[in-house]
Amino acid sequence: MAKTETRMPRATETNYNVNPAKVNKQGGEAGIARVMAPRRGRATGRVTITEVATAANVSPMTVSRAIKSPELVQQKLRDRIATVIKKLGYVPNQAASTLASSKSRVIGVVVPSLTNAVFIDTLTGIRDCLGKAGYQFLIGESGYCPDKESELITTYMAHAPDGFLLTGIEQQESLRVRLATNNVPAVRMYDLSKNSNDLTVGFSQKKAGYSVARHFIERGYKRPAFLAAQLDPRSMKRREGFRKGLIEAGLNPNLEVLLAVPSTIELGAHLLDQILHQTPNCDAVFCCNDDLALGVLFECQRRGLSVPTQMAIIGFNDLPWAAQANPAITTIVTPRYDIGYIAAELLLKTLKGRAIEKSRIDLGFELAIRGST
Amino acid sequence: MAKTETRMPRATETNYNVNPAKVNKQGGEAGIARVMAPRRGRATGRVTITEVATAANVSPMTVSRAIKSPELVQQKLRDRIATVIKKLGYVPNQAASTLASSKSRVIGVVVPSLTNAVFIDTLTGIRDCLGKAGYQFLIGESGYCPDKESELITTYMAHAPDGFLLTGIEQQESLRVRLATNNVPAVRMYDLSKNSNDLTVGFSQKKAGYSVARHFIERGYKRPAFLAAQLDPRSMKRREGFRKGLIEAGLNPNLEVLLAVPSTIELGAHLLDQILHQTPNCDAVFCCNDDLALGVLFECQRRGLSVPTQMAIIGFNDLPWAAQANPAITTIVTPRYDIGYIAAELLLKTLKGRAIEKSRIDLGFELAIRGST
DNA sequence: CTGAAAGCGCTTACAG
DNA sequence: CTGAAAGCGCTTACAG
Repeated sequence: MAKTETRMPRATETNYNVNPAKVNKQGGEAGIARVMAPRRGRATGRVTITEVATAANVSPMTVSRAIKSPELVQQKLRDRIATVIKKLGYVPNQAASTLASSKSRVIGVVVPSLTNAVFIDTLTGIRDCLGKAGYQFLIGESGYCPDKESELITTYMAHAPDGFLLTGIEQQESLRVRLATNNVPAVRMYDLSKNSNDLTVGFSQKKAGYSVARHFIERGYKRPAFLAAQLDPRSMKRREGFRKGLIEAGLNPNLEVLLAVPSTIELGAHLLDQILHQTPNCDAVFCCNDDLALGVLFECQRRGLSVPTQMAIIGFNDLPWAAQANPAITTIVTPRYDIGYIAAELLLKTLKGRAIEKSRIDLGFELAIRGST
Repeated sequence: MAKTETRMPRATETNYNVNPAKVNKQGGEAGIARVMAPRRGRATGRVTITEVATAANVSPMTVSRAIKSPELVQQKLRDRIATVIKKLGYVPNQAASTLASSKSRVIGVVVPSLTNAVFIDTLTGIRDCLGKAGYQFLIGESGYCPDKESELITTYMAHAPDGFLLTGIEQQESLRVRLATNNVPAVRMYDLSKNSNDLTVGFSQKKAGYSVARHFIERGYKRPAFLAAQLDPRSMKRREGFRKGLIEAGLNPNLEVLLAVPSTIELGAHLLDQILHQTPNCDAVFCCNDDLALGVLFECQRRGLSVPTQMAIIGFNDLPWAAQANPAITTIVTPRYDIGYIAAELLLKTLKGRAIEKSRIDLGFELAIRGST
């Protein structure tokens, strides 16, 4: 196709309007066209807004408006411009737009882990929401490390993000100051803040842990243990709630194995081994996530321990295998996708300067009771 | 801290050099400082290269060079500039840099699925490689749909990416033309192209399928079936190789259930159900990925089918559960992380204009033989 | 509703 | 090794 087109003169200060006839003779609506021109000077070779303007016989400003706020442009011009944009294959230069407007349409997102399916679902929610609004996002993985999180945010700052979506509410004070100073809003996910200046979307990690304890107690388990990896603040809050429940019921809250290493299925098997060493008559385990829970189940199978009669298991997050395993694993269902979607929504609302009714959005959780308890 | 600082005059055309003394009196190396100034005009409030230049008593160009190609700048100036950058907290404006240089330091990445752990590992490899080199990347999910892939690439084009990392080699011709036209290089992952103009990093999907067939045959299975979801081109190539192996050995290559829906653990159970319906005496299944394989294993457990004596299972990719399940699942180990890392490396090499020795990098695969066969 | 001018903060392409 | 000028392609802030 490109081969059959003819070259439009590149726009100059004088040829894109004032005398419409002048331009129409060279192309106008009938013959809008353009070949891949060799780069001239510093130009990139991409079609620019000025070229579109010339071809549509309007000013660049009108093209800009036709794209960003069409309601400000006459229908007739709008149509003409749309046709030209299509024919020339014009794609706005985001860098130029960002530089001129100080709005990048980029959001920085930081999650602790990319290999954890939990956060992938959240990213999907974020993408679905931001995508609709025409935003891009940069994804960073902090590896559950606050310093790494700060470092990522610093890097992203160069891209002048319009806002951030962060995980957890334990960010360093210096980071909060830096964001505030630069007037970059942030929404924090997966936990709820008591500070009404914070925008948070999540659920009560502590209550979730508490409800797990209640379920074990109601089913009559006597020595439930807590198994955790990574030991990030959210897992520790689950633990807190779990302990609270056990203590209230007069059970021993100190049966636990905590390892500050990444969570894997394999590690679940190891943690079960550890707790059985410590407490041979342990009859139930709360795993701070479903990876561990699956590993525990596999290890029970290998040891010939019947689940749930000899060992009950509760996981966290309801990852895909929880409902499919044998027996299916009781777990806390978390609103992972919604956390992402709604956090993104809240951020966009803030960016548009709209009033925020609720700065703290509790999406709750649910206990899915299945065969493992 | 900010409160104790004093305001540096904003740079103007005349105050950043020529007469060093003039500037030194106002700050210089001793008192470099800056408060959060109210925005003036269109400025963003962020520290600019010109402000750094003023404070360091050099021209903006020298600051630019000190950052991008320090070897071109005197050691003494370099040190002075580094100090100022640190004190003022200068972060280069990426949009301005991109606009001026037509280099964005952004790479567009498109994978079929974000919920598939396979591609997450690849993204991790990409990030590790690009991160070191100071590149950011935009991640898109095509949902295994070529149109969606093209659409994503169009969107990314607005950000003027320096290059693309794409999955598979089946991109639409129009897309290839568009990338070539805009002089944006792309490396394709997870498959190998015969065209030496293509840059590809992956392995032979067909050979992998073939090696699965060989393993079943060597173990004496008589009626191996192929179970697949999604039916993307790579799965279909595995199938091709698998069929080739069966045909060579005189076995029936037509035992298969193919469903063009997303792959899940749950679906694996369904596919096993289907194949047993079709071929009750089927004695082995090759699942086009490990999600399906785990679902098959779970379903075998529910049906009381002993694995591998009554049903052998081979998966694909060696996802974390394959080695942990009971029995552990035989699977094809794929170099997922390396594919990402090396594809990114190849792209960077191309961007730097370095000679490419090999346009097609075969990273191979491995069959991990475990209890399920 | 439309446009002319200026400017965003860098880097290119020269010049010395 | 360093700098002055011009320009990248948009949008802001005015003016009409």
